[in-house]
Amino acid sequence: MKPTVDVLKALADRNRLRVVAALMRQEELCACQLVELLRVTGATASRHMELLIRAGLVNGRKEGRWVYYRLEADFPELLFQWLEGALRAEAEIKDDGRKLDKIVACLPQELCRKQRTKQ
Amino acid sequence: MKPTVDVLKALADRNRLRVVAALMRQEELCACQLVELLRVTGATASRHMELLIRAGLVNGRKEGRWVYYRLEADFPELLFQWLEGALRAEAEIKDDGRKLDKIVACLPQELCRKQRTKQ
DNA sequence: TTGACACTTAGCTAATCGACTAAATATAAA
DNA sequence: TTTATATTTAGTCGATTAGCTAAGTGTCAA
Repeated sequence: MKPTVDVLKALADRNRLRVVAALMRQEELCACQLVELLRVTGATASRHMELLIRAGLVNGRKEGRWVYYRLEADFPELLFQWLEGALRAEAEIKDDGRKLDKIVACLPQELCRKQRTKQ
Repeated sequence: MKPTVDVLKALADRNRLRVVAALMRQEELCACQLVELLRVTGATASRHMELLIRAGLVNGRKEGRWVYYRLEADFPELLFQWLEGALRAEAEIKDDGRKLDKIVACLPQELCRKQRTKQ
């Protein structure tokens, strides 16, 4: 685990916190699903994910053209539990939960095509 | 409790994390003791403390010319426990522990005078 | 093997942040 | 009441950061 302050910096951003919340709910998500959730460019999402990975909180697994992210197996248990409680009270995270259900209902291929064709 | 991201932002700074670690060890510290610990100007320390207060993590009690800080009674328990473990591994925090013992051995009055006369 | 495409890297910009100094505020002591 | 002093506020500066666009990299499919 990286130094405490790096872990906290990685979490101290609205969008990265949304990603962590999504991965607490969903187990595994691919980059294009995160782009859809956050509504940022792929480049921006990629930079956020690299920060979470370097803090030791998330890992990314490349599979063909896609990259799949999940929380690290050794994500700190107590931090996880605190986040679970704290984020349950956040309206935006609850909205994301609903949004996420729709996103995972699409296969990544379709989702990426959807992003491509329109926005 | 303030939104989760504000709490995380408040903690995601080396010096503010040192302050929280000190208050986990010490219960109550006055502003001049924090200035001595962090080796920053009083103005800088004051701004850091305001951030921690606004995140709901710390409270400040004014007594005469001095201000005494302590962790909020409802500091999130799980977050506290995670910090306890994570910070135990940090060399700088351990150094601060020793430094803090010396600082609290002085009365605030003497400490402030000491800061004034030299550095 | 060429083209499409998912993601990353590089480079830019505007905003935020942590540090400082100087001035203001508030309290205690002379 | 004046002066000293502990802290806060205001203002400035350099560094960091989150976002973007554009270019680069690696993989799959035609």
